[in-house]
Amino acid sequence: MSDPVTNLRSAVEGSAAALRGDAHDPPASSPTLERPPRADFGDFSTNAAMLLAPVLGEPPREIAARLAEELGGRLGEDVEKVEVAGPGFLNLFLADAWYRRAAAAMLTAGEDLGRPPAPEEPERVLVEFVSANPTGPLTAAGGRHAAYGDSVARALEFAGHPAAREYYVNDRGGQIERFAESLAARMTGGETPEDGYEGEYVAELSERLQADGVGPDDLDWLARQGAEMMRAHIEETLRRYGVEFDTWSSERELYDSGAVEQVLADLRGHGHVYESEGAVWLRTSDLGDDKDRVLIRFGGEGTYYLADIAYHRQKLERSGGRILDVLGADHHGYMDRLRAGLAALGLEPERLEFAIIQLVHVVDGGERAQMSKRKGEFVTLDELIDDIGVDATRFFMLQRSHDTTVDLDLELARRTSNENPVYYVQYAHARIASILRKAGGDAETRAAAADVTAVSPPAEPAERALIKRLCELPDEVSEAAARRAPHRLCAYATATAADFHAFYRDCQVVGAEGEGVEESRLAICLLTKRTIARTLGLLGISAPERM
RNA sequence: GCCCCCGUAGCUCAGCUGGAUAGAGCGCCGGCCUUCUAAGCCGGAUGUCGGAGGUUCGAGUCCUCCCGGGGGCGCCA
Repeated sequence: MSDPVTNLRSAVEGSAAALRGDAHDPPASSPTLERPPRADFGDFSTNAAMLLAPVLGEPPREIAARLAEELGGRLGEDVEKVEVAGPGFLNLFLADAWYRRAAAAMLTAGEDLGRPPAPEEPERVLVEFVSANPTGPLTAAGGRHAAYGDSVARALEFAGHPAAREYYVNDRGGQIERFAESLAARMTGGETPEDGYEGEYVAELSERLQADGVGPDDLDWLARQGAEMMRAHIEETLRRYGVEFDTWSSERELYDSGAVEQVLADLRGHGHVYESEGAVWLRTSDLGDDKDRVLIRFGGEGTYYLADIAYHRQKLERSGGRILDVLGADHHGYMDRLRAGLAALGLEPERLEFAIIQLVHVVDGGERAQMSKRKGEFVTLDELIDDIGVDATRFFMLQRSHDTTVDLDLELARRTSNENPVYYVQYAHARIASILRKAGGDAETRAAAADVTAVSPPAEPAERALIKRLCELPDEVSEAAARRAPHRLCAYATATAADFHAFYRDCQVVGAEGEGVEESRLAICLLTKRTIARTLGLLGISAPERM
């Protein structure tokens, strides 16, 4: 059965095309099919007539009147009336028949419920995120990056765009050396070096390393082993958090494989490289950056930037599509120079996309916790998970747009944990599970097989509102994926839960009166349960059967 | 000085790439459990959308400037 929302949309587009005729070009954008701001504006509204107005050179409301007639004819018994409103909107008032068919169509979707239509051109996206240095445990900020990148990848995959998750490990360079020196200092009882790392985890790690026979004398070996142990710990934290990476890329390997050397040679070949003050520079100021950048430091050591160009070239090759870098706000200055680096190689910088994640402030009892990885003062992701759980942590991190700062008040999250927005959504899911249990062991089977079109009494407003909400999931998934905006799914989950709670209030399910009503409502419950589980799943949040 | 993000209800934030009388959660006030989970529901109060111009049929949304908050501007990553 075809999807009723898609049918509606094509009816609107078809009517608009018919009215326009062949003599005019189509409007710049396709008409909206949206939820009107008020219930008495109908079930759906469209701006199609307003878009046609400049094309046809006629007043919007006149076009709307003709469009209403055309559309009414096309929709037949699905529509009760089409009204012209405001500056030229068309408000569609749909019949129960449309709602019942919409529910029936969703029932046949099974596990594909909410999946948007397959994209015409699937886009491979390699998402690199977290990539925190292996010099300490993940902090709360890492938790935001992890939740965001993972959820974007989940949305992309569900929308039909193959996504890969990648973590880039900076396992060499100055910070790793400071890290190794700090570990060695712990072992020998010496002073922590300037810009070194402190904190309990440094002591614990140095003990574990010594137990494994790694001593303070061979700093290079210590650096490798220390970084690897830390990396493994980060991986474990992420797994606990529900995030699994497809690939772990190593900066050190880029050197070992000769990829860094090769990229330097190629940059030289493209003629953007020069030497000055004993260092080797890339003339990025010719390519959109505000100043030139060092590739090889005074002393012969390659910079992080040089390896990063090699890394991004490799990612472009491996991705075969787009690459998405999820970076912290403090790295935003990195965008121009990275694009410039790729342009210097003759690659396409527009295949590189950035998501800049704003900061997370962990607040404890009104006071901001200091966050310094080097001093070992921070709230770790592990502590956060221990405190408020994976589900609440992910929801808190995801519910806000990535370009706004998150203030996470631990005390509040602990103290009022059952007022947490995530529980509101999970509760709706658990409530439905409870209804299905109450309806008997075969309730899900009955619901899935129900003929929801064979119902005689008219649908309750709450039923219609809920079904309409469920119909929106494919659009929400598409938007969340296309705009890299998983926070929309949090809002959608909350709205769906609210619509369900209203349905629950108004509509008795088990033992409902009327021909086919109980079966039909069981089916709506099942659809809502699947919708909530799917939405939470895209956020990496569990959907409990009981609470 | 330059670059990025933010400024919307008492608080924390949405606002579907320009649409109708700007929303949600928390908090506040008042109601609802002998009926499928009250972690729920219903009703109520609160807004110069930071400010000033501009673009057009229409601006919280786009452009310019200003104010305020945060972050960055390294031969660290």
